[in-house]
Amino acid sequence: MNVCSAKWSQHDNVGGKMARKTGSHGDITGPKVQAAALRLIARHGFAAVSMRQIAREVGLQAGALYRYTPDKQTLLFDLMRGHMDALLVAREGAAMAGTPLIRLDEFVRFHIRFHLERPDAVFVSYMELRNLTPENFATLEALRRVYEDQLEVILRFGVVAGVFDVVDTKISTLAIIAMLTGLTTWYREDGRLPLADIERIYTGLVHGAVGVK
Amino acid sequence: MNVCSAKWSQHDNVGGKMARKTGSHGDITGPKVQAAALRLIARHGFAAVSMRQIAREVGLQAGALYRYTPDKQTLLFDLMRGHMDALLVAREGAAMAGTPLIRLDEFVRFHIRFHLERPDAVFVSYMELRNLTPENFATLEALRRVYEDQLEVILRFGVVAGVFDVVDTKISTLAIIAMLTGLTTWYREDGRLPLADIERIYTGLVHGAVGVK
DNA sequence: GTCTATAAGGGGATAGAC
DNA sequence: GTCTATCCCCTTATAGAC
Repeated sequence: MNVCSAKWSQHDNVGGKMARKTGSHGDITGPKVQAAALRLIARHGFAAVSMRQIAREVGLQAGALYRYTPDKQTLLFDLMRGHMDALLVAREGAAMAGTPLIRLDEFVRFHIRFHLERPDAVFVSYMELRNLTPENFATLEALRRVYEDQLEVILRFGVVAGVFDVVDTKISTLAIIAMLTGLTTWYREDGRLPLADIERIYTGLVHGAVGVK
Repeated sequence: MNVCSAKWSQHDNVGGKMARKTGSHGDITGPKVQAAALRLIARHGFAAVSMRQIAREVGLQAGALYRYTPDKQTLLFDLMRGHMDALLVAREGAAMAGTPLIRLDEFVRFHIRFHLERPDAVFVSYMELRNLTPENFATLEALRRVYEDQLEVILRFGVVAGVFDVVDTKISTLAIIAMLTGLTTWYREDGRLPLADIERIYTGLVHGAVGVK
């Protein structure tokens, strides 16, 4: 499965219409628009952020944003899909070998680090699902499901290998992911414990939850 | 600590100005406004819902809403504080006696049931924190902290009694609450498993996470 | 690629009649 | 307690100059 997506959802930039011209800034302005939108939406919410605010943050007038997105809805969707794409691409490097316990620990560490490195994208991806059109929502749900299934496969592997004690792998998968993602709501870099300690504690909680023998 | 709050945050209804008059509907319209606002905000988000939409849902004109709230921000805050008040009031009936394991299981069952019975209030209370003024946010954080501390007390009790194996009671508290609350994002009444089974599974996950001996 | 200007409409909140 | 009417500002998105 190719998890990568086109730049626009409904408005593909075919041909060379946006090719670089002397004095153009499109190839740097585009990412700046996305970054500003992500930051503002994470802080204030999609509906509360106006195109004018995003434009001001980038140093543009509002009308110029429509060179970079066909509309506000697509801007949100592209941010969220970009996050899920990045998540699944990053998982492509995950070991498909090793014991269930090794693969479980790798998943836990991966999930924690990936999410803590992108607090704004995580926030937006969890909070703004209700602001998507039904089609866009379904697309993201499918991507999220692909990710969840990777953990469930590990749990089932551990169960058949006799090293995990899990009553329901689907529920345990959702419960573990919710537990790990919750870390993003309270973690602070200058908090009481270093990240390595927190990772160890969460790994231990997960070991207990799946009944590591 | 008295966890109950006044009807308004900043705009108390002192005296008898709103006493019942012939033909008045205030004592029934008020709750209807709150219910409509909660429902709409849960579905679309605070910023996306207009006072006109809320009024239409109740069968009023927009101006009439201002008999029931001084402004939109206070309406949101009152919904969220009402939820936390109800949570803490409901916990007043919780057993302060019993073994750590009994009290832990009672907390897990309570949390699951209370949250599943109020999906809209749970959603709003977790998603709209960023739309509160700093003062209102601080108030809610304090109430949430009181609730979390009840679980942490149980975990510490189990540790000193030698029946739980918890490395860090604060982190375990937050992790367990995140895990349990996550249930509200996927639970459906007509789902694969009856609630009693789901409760048993989550209770087992929590037992593992706290290292029940 | 970015600007200015504008269309067409919705927003929160208030005033004062009834 | 509810209505109508209104103030004033903000919204998304487009048109067309440069």
